[in-house]
Amino acid sequence: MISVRNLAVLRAIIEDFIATNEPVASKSLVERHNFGVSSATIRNDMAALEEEGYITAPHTSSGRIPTDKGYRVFVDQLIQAEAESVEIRKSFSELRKQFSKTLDQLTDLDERLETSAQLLAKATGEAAVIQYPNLNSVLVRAIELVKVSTNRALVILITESERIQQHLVVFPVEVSEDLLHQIRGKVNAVATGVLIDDLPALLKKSLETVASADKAIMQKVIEGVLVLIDSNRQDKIAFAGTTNLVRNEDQFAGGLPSLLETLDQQKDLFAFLSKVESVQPKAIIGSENSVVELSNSSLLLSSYTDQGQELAKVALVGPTRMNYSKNLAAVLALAHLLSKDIEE
Amino acid sequence: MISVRNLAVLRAIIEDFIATNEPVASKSLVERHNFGVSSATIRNDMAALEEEGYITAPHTSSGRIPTDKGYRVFVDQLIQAEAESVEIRKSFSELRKQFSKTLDQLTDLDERLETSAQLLAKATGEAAVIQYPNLNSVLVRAIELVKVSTNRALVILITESERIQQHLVVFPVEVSEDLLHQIRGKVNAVATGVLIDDLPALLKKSLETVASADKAIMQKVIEGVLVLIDSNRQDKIAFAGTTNLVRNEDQFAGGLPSLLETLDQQKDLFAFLSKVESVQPKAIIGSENSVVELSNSSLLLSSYTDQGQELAKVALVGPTRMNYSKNLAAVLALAHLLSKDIEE
DNA sequence: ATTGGCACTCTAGGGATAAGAGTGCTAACG
DNA sequence: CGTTAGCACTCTTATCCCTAGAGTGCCAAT
Repeated sequence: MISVRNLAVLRAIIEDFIATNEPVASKSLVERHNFGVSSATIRNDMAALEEEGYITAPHTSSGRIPTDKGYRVFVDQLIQAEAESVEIRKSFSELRKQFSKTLDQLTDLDERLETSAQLLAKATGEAAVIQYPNLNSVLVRAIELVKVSTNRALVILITESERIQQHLVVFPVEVSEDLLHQIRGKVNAVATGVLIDDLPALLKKSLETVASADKAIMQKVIEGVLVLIDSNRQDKIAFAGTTNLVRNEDQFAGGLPSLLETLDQQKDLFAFLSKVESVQPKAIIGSENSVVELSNSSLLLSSYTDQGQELAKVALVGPTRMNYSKNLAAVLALAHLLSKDIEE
Repeated sequence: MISVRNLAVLRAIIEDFIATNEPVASKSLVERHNFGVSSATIRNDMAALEEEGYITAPHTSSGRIPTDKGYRVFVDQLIQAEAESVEIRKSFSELRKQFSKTLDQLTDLDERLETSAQLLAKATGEAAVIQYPNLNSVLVRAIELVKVSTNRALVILITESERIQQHLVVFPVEVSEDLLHQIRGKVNAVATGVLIDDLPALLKKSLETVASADKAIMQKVIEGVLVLIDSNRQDKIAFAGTTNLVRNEDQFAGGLPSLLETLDQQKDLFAFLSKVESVQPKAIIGSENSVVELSNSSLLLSSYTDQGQELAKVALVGPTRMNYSKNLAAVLALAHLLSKDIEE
């Protein structure tokens, strides 16, 4: 049976442990918090909490530290209370300041996400991960071709969400401005207003309408577009703050190298994030994590949206013993700001 | 007085120390190498080497470890012998394989450099840094404008070295295709064939030739170009392999966090690399380094070129106790391949 | 110049011990 | 029944001491 005070004690233990990184003793608890009871009573509570698996003692005669399960109920409370939190408002206004200062001058999506990740990493002191937005079911606005040299051109894909991407293609022969212009027309006739998912098939079909002499050129252009589309599906993420993890290395029980390596495998990480169902926000604590390398760390997840539709995830990676309250607030604030920013 | 065998002993000590990470004893030296003398003789040599400051003993009764000065003469020999080295040839052909496999399909400079850094980091097990090439005294081939929406356009700067960069500009009012085309003509009339360094001044002057109604638009376009030029001077580097440093953390005497932070300060790092005079290749070993944070690590430097002209530096960062022979070979090989690649 | 021999030094590791922190339990209390 | 004081008990951590072993430096001999 877990009483109200039991939970208060759990909360206090977690807070103290996060603050001091030392097992928390019954005596220090009554000193730091006003429970109005003696340390012996607290000891009884602690025994109950240990019984239920919320805390554990590193050895017989030491204070207690939270288990992953203990963090879990703590974080659940946090997420519940998230809306009223003053912390989130503070974090929000703080990040907003930074945000408008640095992001306003950037027009490039890459830079915006990269900078956002850096801001989040700096604000929390943990490592930040931001997925690139997903371009499924977005409409194509135009495809542009810009000649760069006699046999090279830049293929530019512009979507209705104003995402712009380019790729350089090399032609087997020299290509005139005229021909390029012609092909640009053909491609746009097919592509404009079309769902990006449908584009590959449509382009392939349009290839047949081209005079056979120019087919090779058209082919290259189409390949270029396909690369662009593919690089959207491709698992790109913005990443910042590894340094922070190294600074808190002892928190990872020696698993830091493999953790960093896992984070380096951008593709896997992206896939992992994508798989997480989108109950927002969400925390994954230590051993709850199915990926072994992450089992000594916690993830805080949220997502950013465009018109309420989820674009991609924002994640924070840190030791299980992290400041959930502050960090959750920061993640939520950043996700919110990013959503607003993208809607421009 | 340092004899020939003295140097051979120094070399052997360094090799063994790099291999084992343990202070090297006189006895183990005669076992592992064929000096044809007894350990007592080696001890005399070691005393001489210590006298000259090439090696040192962590404590009275332990083997010796190389000092920075010791590494220095060792590395100098390496650099001397660089040309005939079989190691470099091996490293070269190995990297080349990887190189052609991964780089051939990439057309983007960012991706090429990023991938090159990753290859180098992987081949050496250290951290790799590659400066972006410097665009001073390159000629402008063209400036393109691509309309993206009613009031946005992409400004694309193409140089004779086929470097392509783009920046999105936002106009205060709607702009017609026609007007954009007109401005494109004006800008190119000024810019084509011009030295990139001279471009800012020329563009500013050309602003006066524009009808006052369109001045605001022209102004925005010029600003866009200036951003592009500026982002060249801006200190960009490709970076890979931090994970490797963490894995060898003990080698950095606790200075790893501050080292990583220094590496994170891309601007400073870039400036530092630029300052290094271009005797190629070059090694900077431990305390030789003027930057305190790097004083527990060594840098290996080379540069990549276009038509023999230095474009930028390639650097490898690792612990003072690194495999100089293997790593130097890899750095040289990569610099060479990168040069060839850029000349296309 | 090289070498065998030996004394000397210093480290690393293994008990042993003592101090201290913290708990669990019991018996008493309102 | 929840709370509490008190106390015995446990486990960690630090310190000291000791020993074994590694490695050197030096000397006298070749």
